[in-house]
Amino acid sequence: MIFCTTVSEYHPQQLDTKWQKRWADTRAFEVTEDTSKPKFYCLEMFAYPSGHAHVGHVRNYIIGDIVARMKRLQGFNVLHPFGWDAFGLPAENAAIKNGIHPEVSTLSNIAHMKGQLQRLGISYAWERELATCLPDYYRWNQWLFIRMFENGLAYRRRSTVNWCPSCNTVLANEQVVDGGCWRCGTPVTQKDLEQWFFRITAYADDLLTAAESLSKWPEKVLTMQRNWIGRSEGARVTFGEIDVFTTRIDTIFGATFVLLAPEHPLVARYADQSADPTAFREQISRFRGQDRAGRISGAVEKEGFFTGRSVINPFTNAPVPVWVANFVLGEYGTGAVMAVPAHDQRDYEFARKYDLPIKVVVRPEDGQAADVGTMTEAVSNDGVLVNSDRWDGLSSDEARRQFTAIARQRGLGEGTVQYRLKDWGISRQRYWGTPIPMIHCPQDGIVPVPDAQLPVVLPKLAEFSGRGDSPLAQVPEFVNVVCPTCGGAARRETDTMDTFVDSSWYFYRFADAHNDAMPFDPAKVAYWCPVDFYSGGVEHAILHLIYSRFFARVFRDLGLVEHAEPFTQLLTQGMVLKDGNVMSKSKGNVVDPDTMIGKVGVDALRLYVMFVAPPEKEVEWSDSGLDGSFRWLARVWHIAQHWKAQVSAATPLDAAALSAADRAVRRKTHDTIRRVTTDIDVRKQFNTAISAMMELVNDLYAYTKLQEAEPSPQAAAVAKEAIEGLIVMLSPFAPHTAEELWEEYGHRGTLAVVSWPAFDAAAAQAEEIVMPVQVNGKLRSRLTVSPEIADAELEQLALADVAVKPYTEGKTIKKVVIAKGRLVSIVVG
RNA sequence: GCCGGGGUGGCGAAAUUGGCAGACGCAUGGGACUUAAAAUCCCAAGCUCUUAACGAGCGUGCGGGUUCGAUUCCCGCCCCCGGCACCA
Repeated sequence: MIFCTTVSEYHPQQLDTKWQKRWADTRAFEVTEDTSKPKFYCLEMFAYPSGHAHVGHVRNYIIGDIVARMKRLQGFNVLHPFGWDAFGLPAENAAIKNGIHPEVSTLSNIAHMKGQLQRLGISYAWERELATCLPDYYRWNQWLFIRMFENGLAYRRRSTVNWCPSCNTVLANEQVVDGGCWRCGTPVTQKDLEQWFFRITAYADDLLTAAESLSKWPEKVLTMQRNWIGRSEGARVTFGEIDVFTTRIDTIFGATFVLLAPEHPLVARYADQSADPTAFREQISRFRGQDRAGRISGAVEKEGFFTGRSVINPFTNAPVPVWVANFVLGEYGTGAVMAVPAHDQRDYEFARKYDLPIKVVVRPEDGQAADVGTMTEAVSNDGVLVNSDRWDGLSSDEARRQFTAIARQRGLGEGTVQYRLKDWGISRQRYWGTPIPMIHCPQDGIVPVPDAQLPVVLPKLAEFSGRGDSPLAQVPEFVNVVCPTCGGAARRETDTMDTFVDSSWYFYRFADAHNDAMPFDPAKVAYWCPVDFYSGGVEHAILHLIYSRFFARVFRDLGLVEHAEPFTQLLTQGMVLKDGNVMSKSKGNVVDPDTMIGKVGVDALRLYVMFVAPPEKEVEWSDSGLDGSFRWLARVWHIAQHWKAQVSAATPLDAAALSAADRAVRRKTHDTIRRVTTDIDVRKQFNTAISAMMELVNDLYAYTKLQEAEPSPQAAAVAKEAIEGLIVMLSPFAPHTAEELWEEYGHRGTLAVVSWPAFDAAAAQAEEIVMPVQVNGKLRSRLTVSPEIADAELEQLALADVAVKPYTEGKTIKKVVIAKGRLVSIVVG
């Protein structure tokens, strides 16, 4: 029995600490710009320091680490940094509850989680670590805010905003999910507030069209961004004093009334001028009181009232009544629509309810126009125009073109594009965030804090009550300032920035993390950026990833970066579930990485979460799967130990002296190199990379066994190539085990400095191949032949095969198809 | 409703260009080793029929099509997941 070693000899925990210390002592993963090497920027979405990372979080860091370690072995200068998205509500809410200052809890959480990541052996350049809650980071949020203000990209306006009554703060549109707060789920209410906005809509078109070029982003994410930006082409048309937006100008002859949103500015004027302003206003406020979620979802019944006004349809020149309707949205388009009840279902229902005129102006291409008396729903498909004056007979498509042109010629409107995307409201009435660097002066209005006075440091707050607006308003020495322009008494802005501002550019800061004169040196960013490989949760598909793309464009337009797209390749990793649920402290189903490391070592944990499924797939945690990964690492360990002495005495491989078994192992070795390389580097399918290595190990066991019976003089050289190649390929997944074996195999220094194994096509070349033979599409036999066999010879062999004959006897051979190197297909009749 | 992704053994999955479906692993069963167990090593295993071997049939959500050949391509459905949604 040759495999007398037992698992007890594989003690991963000792290796873990040994190599983690070695990497730290040698600064193995710290990098500087080096133009002699190709660069690779590998990044995982930085972490919110919640306190403890569970295996679900950790999976993402392992994904990034495999890519980073592999690219290093391929000779790239790899930047792989990490940091902390350290501002935000949970720390502040905890402070309200338990009185511990957010800064204290955040910094201690960071310390703990950093320890967790270090115990996982993730190859981070820790010298570039950053935390967004520190002034040396957030001062550049402030610096950038001022640049955006100067360029008209940051502006202040009073508007109706989403308000979370539980978090006591404003939410961006992107932070409202199904009518509730993205963080706590509390139904969102509306509030009128003076707010700071970033003009992301200026880039709506660019963000949408450039998305097409993101060929290494998942389709899912691009779709979500497209949906979110929501482009629709149409026309703006003047109905007298009311401008409407429509995508169906072809139906304008059927526009029999006009609908205004309750928020539309004209509505208030109409109320003032109406016969009964009080009743009018009551209606408006009732509509506006209907919660937005309900209004949007259609759960609230469509209703409206007549304003007493009429305007002129510019195409029919007929007067049409103006109504206010609760389902028309003030913030989309012009807040006014032309109603075409015959061809829009909402308008149809509204017209039936209030007995408004319906006029059919489009008929189906191959049918009759609907009859107003008998129709039961709107006909919303495109078709052919009727009742549309001299344009009858035009297709909807053609009519849209012509009517838009006519509107333009007559000064009645023009073709426009509407976006669903709205400007990003960034003011937050909370403490734990970046102070907005603005001053309100009674003389000079809104004045930015001069650059020289940055950062505006977040003052220490003694008490956290959670009541009232902006906590900073309660700190007089913060609020009361002199105006930088006139020197008079002024008031500092007391809102803080949305934490998504922090995360929209941190990846640039990593390129130059300690710069205290600029957010970053453009030359350093030009060297490292864009990020080549970015991974994180799909929950950031809209918020973080659209904001970051926006910021990249802002930096570009400021002349600080050269590219528009910050992330070349994106991988959205699947979550790790436990018992079918997302892991969470409250559900009590978290799997703690440190506990697992204690049982089987880091490498088995790393290997397991990568082997269980492709990285973007959601997976269910399995203890026995983890055990399986441990068993396999032990198997690798044993085979390596078994060959160690022989390999160290090996003579160089003599290709001419190899036995058939030797050649088979070499073939497997090089085939494995090919598969693992493309699986990691190109396909990002780490699970199949691991299976390929498992197959190699299985073959090595069989080969080792065979050596007992038929020893080969070349065995040590063959085993050396296979096992050393395996160690290097395994090292991104199981770096501690790999480093130890590498050292035991007599190598000095860490694996960080060796090269990825080279694929040798000649060695991988098959000597004979198995050709399946099908008769009428059914597998009947297999032939073992040389890959170079001539088609004619192969056909003869196939037809003469004993397993094939019974199916061809007495029948006519109609055809024999030979797929080179794949199979033989015989058709009989 | 619109857009995107998916549906393969008991389970996680694989099949890279239309070419042997189920690699690799988990769980399971059997064997070797052991006084015994664990561990380890080896073997088996899609389903059905057949005592079993040999073998035959069926099989990648469903129904059609193209093809010598379809998990893969086309048409029509069903179901699941995600996004958007009274957006004019």
